[in-house]
Amino acid sequence: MVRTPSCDKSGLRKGTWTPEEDRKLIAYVTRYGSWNWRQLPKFAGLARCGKSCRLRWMNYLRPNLKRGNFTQEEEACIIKLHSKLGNRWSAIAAELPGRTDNEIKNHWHTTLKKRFQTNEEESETATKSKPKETTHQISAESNTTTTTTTTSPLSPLSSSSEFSSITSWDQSHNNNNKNNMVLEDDDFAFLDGSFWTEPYLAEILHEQETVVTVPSSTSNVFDPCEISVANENEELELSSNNSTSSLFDLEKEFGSFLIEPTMMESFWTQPCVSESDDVSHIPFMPPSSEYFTTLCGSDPWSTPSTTHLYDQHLSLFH
DNA sequence: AATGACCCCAACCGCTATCCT
DNA sequence: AAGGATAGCGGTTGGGGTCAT
Repeated sequence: MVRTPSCDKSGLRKGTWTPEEDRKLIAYVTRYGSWNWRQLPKFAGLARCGKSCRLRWMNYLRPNLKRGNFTQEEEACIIKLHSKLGNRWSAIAAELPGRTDNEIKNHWHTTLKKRFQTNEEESETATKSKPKETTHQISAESNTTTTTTTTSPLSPLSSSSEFSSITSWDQSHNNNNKNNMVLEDDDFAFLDGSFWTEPYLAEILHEQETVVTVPSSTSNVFDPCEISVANENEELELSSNNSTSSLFDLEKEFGSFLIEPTMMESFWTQPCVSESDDVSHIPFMPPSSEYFTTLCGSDPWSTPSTTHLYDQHLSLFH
């Protein structure tokens, strides 16, 4: 299931993502957001095209993604939405928080579509053999076909008791009570949960801190044997005029974002410094509220909804 | 145990929509 | 208004995993 890594003509990597690449992408996007997917790989130190980075982030790395099997409820929802929307996977995915369009599309083509077709075939057979008006539907609760006999040509979806789970889902959806499907405060749990303690990011944070402690020591230069580079011959176009050798190595490994200030306010939107900015004076530790105020004119952490995030993020550095 | 067919899904490709200058 | 850049979408591919023979 894993594609063999290769390079295209321009030297950009293709194929399966390595843990190192994931680390770089996670570290960059969580700190600076997806401000420009095309430019992002350069800053993040990735030898990938922006499109590939976007896809990897959207379909695999971004927080709050559900992994694992689809629930019966989700399957029922997909079936219903597909009957209404067709192959508009992104629209369907929008109704299923935590699921990506790609994931839904794959699941449809590999599982649900077959089930659907099988049911239709059985439906046709049953229609031929029975004079009564009969409809067949996919049961959301099992991989079985359910037959309902009706005297009315009303929509089988709405009339079928087999779709009670859909109905309940709709109701809860409309009432903003989607249980684990609703985006609430807990959706930021990745900040202090497994997301931030993933080995990838945890290592990055640790390494960053190490370099900061004794920036001029050669012992703090990353060992290339320890950390693989996506493309060792790659010439990153990074401004490094003020970097010490160790900082430059760090920058080369992970991109210039590591010597730029941490700024979670820009989580999903904007970068906080441009490529040409001299950021050598900026501290490695998360800056204070005063620093944010100076930099952006306001303190993004002053609101109740974000202060706890800042505290949690700070704790990662200590 | 070997092998081939099929399954699953991450990733790619090409196209369109939208944004920006 | 035009044209380029970028984001997003949906179809398709490729290869490891699984299962049947």
